[in-house]
Amino acid sequence: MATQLAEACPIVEVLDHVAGKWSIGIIVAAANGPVRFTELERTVEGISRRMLTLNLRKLERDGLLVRTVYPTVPPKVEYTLTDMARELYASLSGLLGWAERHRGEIACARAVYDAAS
Amino acid sequence: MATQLAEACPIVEVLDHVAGKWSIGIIVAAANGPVRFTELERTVEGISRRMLTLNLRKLERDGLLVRTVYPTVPPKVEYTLTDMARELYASLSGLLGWAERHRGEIACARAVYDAAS
DNA sequence: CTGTATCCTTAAGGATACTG
DNA sequence: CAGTATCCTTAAGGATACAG
Repeated sequence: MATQLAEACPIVEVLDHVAGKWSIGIIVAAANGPVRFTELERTVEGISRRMLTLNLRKLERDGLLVRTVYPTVPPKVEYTLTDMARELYASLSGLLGWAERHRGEIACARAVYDAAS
Repeated sequence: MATQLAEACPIVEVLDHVAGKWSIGIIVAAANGPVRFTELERTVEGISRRMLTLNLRKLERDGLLVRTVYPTVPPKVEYTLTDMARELYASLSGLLGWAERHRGEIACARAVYDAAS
């Protein structure tokens, strides 16, 4: 195992990278095997090409995504989750499940709150 | 159980509210019982008074936090997680654990990536 | 103590056009 | 196909001052 540099990377910063709207979308989209750029562009609802690129680079830099370039014409690039990211996906699934189960309740709470104000 | 209005509240929006840096910090800070405003201001690292207020309101509106005002002098306000939020906290804990376990690995990955560029 | 109000700065992100 | 580059708009957030 490598040096780890644990102090260099506070948890909040890690979460900030990983828990963002776009990051979650990308990780979920890549959970079932390698995905291509255009595929992500279509799958991750509402993301722009720019944001997709930026987030892919960020995730790759953090060691969550591996970028594989096939030198064909036209070019083909695949993004694959690393083991670390797969483990993350398990945690994210919990979060997603919670959101799914409670979205109705949340919508109600909002309606009540807004009505009271 | 109420009407649920499920369609009114897409999962990505729910996640956006709940997975933010400040929201996570507040929920974690409130996990061990009711907390007061100033307590949160000190506990949630780096949050400003303004951001704290805004996020508390948002979480309250979503039905994750209950705000209790004690009409004393000086005033005392306590924020308590709802059952729904407690369940969320369980999921967040998984995420936090992951971040804790992999922060070193992530720092390494970044160092490698940055060295290669 | 628990906020609100205002102003201001920075960063996130969209739109569009262009490239290997 | 898979991006990059540029410009521009909006939203997030900090600083400060004030109030119930």
